[in-house]
Amino acid sequence: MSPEARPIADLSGRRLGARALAKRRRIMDVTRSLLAERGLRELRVADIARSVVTSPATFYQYFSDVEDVVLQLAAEANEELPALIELFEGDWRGAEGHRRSRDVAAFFMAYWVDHGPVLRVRNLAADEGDERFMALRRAAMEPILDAMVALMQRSGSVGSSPWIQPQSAALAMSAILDRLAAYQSVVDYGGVSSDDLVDTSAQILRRTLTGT
Amino acid sequence: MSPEARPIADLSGRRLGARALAKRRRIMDVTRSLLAERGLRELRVADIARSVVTSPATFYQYFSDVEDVVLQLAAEANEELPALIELFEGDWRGAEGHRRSRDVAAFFMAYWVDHGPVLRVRNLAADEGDERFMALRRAAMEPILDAMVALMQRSGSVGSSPWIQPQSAALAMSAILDRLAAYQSVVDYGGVSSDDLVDTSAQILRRTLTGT
DNA sequence: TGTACATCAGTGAACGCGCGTTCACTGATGTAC
DNA sequence: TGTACATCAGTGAACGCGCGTTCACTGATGTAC
Repeated sequence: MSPEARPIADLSGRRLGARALAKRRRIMDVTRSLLAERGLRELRVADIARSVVTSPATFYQYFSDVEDVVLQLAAEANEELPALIELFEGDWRGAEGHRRSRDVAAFFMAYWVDHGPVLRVRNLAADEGDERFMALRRAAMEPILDAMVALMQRSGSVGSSPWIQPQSAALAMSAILDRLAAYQSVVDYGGVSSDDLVDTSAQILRRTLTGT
Repeated sequence: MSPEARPIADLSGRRLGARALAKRRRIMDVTRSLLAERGLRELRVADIARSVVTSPATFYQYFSDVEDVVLQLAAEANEELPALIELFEGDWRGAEGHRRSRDVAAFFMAYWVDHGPVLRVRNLAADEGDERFMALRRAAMEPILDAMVALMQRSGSVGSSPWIQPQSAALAMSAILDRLAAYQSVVDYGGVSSDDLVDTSAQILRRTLTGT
């Protein structure tokens, strides 16, 4: 959704002009980069205000606390996901299937390299039971899981083993894809390269979803 | 390692008597449960001291900060892992293989239910680049990854596909197992039960490691 | 085009609180003889 | 068994700092006529 379609408001509900929108944007960008360089634990409203070179009072005009900013950043990250869904549609047989599975894995790798700091906080908060972050993660995951399940059904892989249950398999595949970027840095392990990781994950994904 | 083998000392290096050991233990236990009920972000030295009903000064006798306690807790969690390694050894063909893969998945589910709050913090900190937590995670993962790779080699699954590289496949399997408990609560998704999740993950694990 | 007014946007400065941290001390336990 | 001394363990109280948060205000921008 673009700002035109759903006008962004400040915390008192007032619609924002161009100047305010830019300030809000800047606060979000700065939060993102501070989150990347220090951890969540070291991130305070005062730090953000200092980095933006503004007063803390300005921060509170747009966000209620640090988590609120991260929440908005996570919502933005969600907006990139529709492009991914298309990859699951269409033919996954043969060379086409290899290509698509590879694209999916590569997408996730890039997505996490880009949004890792924000997604990590989202996942931690969701795992700890924060409802707002759980909703956001659910919104991100459900279409992907659905697309995977649909593919399994289409390709007849469902029922190929009595123990494989499509929704669970989709969750398992999500797990692999979500950790792809993280394990890139566990690297040195046996000399795995980022490409190996992507190729192998793609292969496991393709096999699991198409049953071949 | 037992306390006898490697006597635990306070921060000034003094060996601890029974009374001190008990206090230290209590601080760790309280930290663990506070971590489970609130998040890491809401966890302060003052909170811990209050819960233990002691002075903050006592806390500092044993730990340098909150993260230090979590680090010790994560180290303890590592001590439970050798039991897991055995499951990878031996025969993974036929019914035996089904049983072993199921046991591995069930082990991880239980392990994360037990140590989830600590392991989540460990992973976040490691992902954010904290070296101490990275070392701890590596120590936990390496034996498991090695056992998986050995199994793949033994069972001849290596080379079954030119795209599957054993170290990468082992990392992918770790990802599934590490997220098992987390996705239990994404549940409601298509009515997946905890058992489905374990069974399906076990199946994917077995197939990937044995190539059947 | 100019002027007056309304609303938007930003902030300086202040407040109080609670946290992290330490010091100097007391009380508990162990050990030597 | 008793006494003296050494070490271990625990803590009350205090300090200062920096954070979160808000208020009352100023300046910037938009709009009507």
